[in-house]
This record gives sequence, structure tokens and C-alpha cells, in this order.
Amino acid sequence: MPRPRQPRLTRQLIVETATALIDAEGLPAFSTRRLAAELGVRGPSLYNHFATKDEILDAVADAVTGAVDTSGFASRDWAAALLDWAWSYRRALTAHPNIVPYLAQGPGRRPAALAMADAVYGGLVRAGWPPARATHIGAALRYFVAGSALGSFARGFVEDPELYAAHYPHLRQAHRLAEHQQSVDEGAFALGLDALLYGLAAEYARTVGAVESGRPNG
Amino acid sequence: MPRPRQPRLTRQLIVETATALIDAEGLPAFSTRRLAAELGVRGPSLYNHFATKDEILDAVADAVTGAVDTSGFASRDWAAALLDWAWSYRRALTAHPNIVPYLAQGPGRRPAALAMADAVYGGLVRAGWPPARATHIGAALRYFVAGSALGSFARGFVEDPELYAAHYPHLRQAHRLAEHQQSVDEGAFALGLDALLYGLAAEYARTVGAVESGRPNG
DNA sequence: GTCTATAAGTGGATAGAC
DNA sequence: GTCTATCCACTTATAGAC
Repeated sequence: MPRPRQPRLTRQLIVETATALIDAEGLPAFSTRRLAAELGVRGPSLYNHFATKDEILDAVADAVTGAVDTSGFASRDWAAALLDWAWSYRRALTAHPNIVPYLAQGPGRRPAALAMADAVYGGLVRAGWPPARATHIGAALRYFVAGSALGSFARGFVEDPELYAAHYPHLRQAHRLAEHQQSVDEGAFALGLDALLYGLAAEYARTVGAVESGRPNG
Repeated sequence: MPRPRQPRLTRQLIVETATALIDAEGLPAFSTRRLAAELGVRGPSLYNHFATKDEILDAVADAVTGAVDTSGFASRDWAAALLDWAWSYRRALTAHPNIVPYLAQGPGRRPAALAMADAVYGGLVRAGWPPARATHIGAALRYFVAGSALGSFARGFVEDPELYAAHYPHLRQAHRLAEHQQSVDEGAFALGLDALLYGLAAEYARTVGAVESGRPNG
């Protein structure tokens, strides 16, 4: 026999609505009252499901991180797995850029972030990278992805040619960046990621590969 | 209480105190009242020097960015200049990590950020990089630096061995990251930056260098 | 240029009714 | 499990006295 009336709130519904609210209005605009209003309830009702506001934010951050795909580390060579992971990571964060400053405070105790770190670190070590190097690589990629999701580079420029021409001689075309925001940001990410992986592959060949030559990376 | 002979507030003093306050207590704790208290005045007095709270934050962000050294682009080859710039940029941001989320929203109209973009872009173009590529390189480095300053990777882990051992097999040593936070974060940055520059140098040799062989980069 | 006073509102969170 | 009622510290910003 189902319950006559379903509870209006569930943890999942709260997290989904909180995510949408943060996406739409930003982290500073996110309050328990505002969230409750969005859910059609009053503020205090949320406290039946979460103890504090930060617990809600942690759940949102964990859900965002949970969308990242690390499966490549199980089946592909380390470089291809890093590439797949970085793009998936970037997609997950750029889908919810406003939560990034909160999320980037550190993997902390959030399960999804720890599972991701575990998969990446494990995959790199399995491929032969020394543990300390694997840590550095995972962190470096995290820096790059978080930074790219944090704030669009192109978005920072305004669409007013006059503003830049006067004082910044090389930025004469900068106003055009605003038009091509997405392709500039993605192009910069692609360039940086490719260069990074190129450099890592060179170091791998120089150190790990020289020792375990002939051993497949997967 | 008699009024002081000298004005107690100046824009510079306000910005310096605001920076210290944000460093010490974080962006959410920063309020005009809290700042005024720190300066020994009442909240409204600040509005004689800045029109809004955001104007103060912009001034703080601009001061932080203003500490970045881009002089290498005038005198050194592009790769060495990028390396110097990236480290200087990182030092400036990690000295004030709590302002990074605000600062990273985009270069916007802040003079110091625009001057920095101008110097970097101009230096790269002068070295022979195609304009579109120069934009991507500057943005990619910005992503990496901002991400590295935004949140320490190592800090995210707690110093409790038991917490990770159970569920994340590869993170058995992760609690040790907390001890070596600074060296892990700097090592990850150094590795990523070197790999990135290695990859860029390869592309430069493949494209620009092939066309303008023999031309000095400076 | 700093002050008092105040506007007009939001914040997270709790107690206890139903 | 949601409600009403409530707490009160706190927010940015303005008006006008001195």
C-alpha cells in the first residue's frame, strides 16, 4: 500500500533544485529560503533532510563531481585515459560553473571526489608512473580543468572596441573575444591539454618507458 | 571622542585592510561593516571613498593582479617569459587565495588585468605566434594558474589514515598529503607548467620556427 | 570626512503545533 | 514531514548632523 501522500521533498529533489538555482543565479544568491521557495515549501522544511546549508552544498558538489567519467583508466592507456578524463571533468564543471569555487576548495570528504582521485591515481600508478608523480599529474590536471571552468577568459572582455584601443595597444581586437567566447575557451583548453599531455608523454618515455620498455601501458 | 586631525581613511588603506581581511577570514566574511570595524571607523564612512562594496573588491583584485610581473616579455624569449610570468602570477594569487574566485570571473575592465593581458599577448605575437594561438596560450596559462591558486589539492585531504583506506584502495597514503601540502601543490604546478611549455615549444618548432627559422624570439 | 540613525531587507537556524 | 512563528545577528546603502 503506497503512502496516501508522497513527501514533497527528497534529498535528490533538493539537490537538483539547488543545482539549478546555483546555475541560474550564482552562489551568493543561494539561500535556504530561496531554495525552499523554489521547491514550494518554507525554509525550515529543508532541515528535515539536511542538517545545514553546507550539507546541501556538499551534496550539490558531489553530484557534479559524480558526473565525471573515469572509466578510461580501466581500459585505455594512461595518456588516452587522462585526455578522456580531463574533457569529461571539464564538461561536468562547465555545466555548473557557479559551484566551482565551492567545489574546488579540495576533494575533502566528498565520496565522488575521492572516488575520482582514487581512479586517476590508481590508473597512473598501474601504468608505471611513480606514486609521487601520479599525485602531481592528477593535481596539475585538476588545476587546469578547475581554472578553465572557473571563469571564462573570453567572457571577461566587453564588446566595446574603444575601451581597449586607447590604452592597451595589443588588445585592439579583444572586444571580438566576447563574440567567440565558447570557441576561444574550448580552443585554449584543447591547446593547453594537448601541450600538457605531450610534455607528460615525453617525460614518461624518458623515465618510466626507459625502464619498462615493451610493457603495454594499459 | 575628538575627531582626528588627519583623515583616517584613504583608498589605499582601505584596499590594504580589505585584502588582509579577505586573506584572514575569506570572501563570505567580508562585509563593509566588518571592514570598517577593522579600520576603526563605522560602515558608512567607507562610502566616502568607494561607491559600492564591489568597487572595493575590484580594487583589491586589481591590486593583487598588479603584483604580477610581465617584464620578461620585453627582454626574454617567449618561453622563458611565459615561465617567469606563470610563476609570478601564481605567487601573486596564492598570496591571496580567497580573492581568486572573484578575480577569476574575467579580466573585465580592471586596468592591471588588462595591462597583463596586453603584455602577454603582445609578447607572444612579437615572438611570431599567430594572434589566435597567442590568445589560446595566454588563456591556457591563466586557467592553470587560477586553478592552482583556487584550491590546494593537497589541503583537501584530511590527516586521518582510516578515512581513505576502507573505500579507496589507491588513496591509502593520501592522508600524508596534508603534511606536505605546499610541496605537493608546488610540485604539481611545476610539473604541469614544464610539460605545458614543453608541448608549446614543440608546436612552435613545428609551425612558427619552421617558417621564421633563424629569427631570434625576443 | 566621519558621525548617528535608520531604512528595508536577508541570513541560518530552532521550537513546537499539527 | 511540513507548518507557523520567531530569534537576532547581519547586510548594503542613504540622509543629514557636525
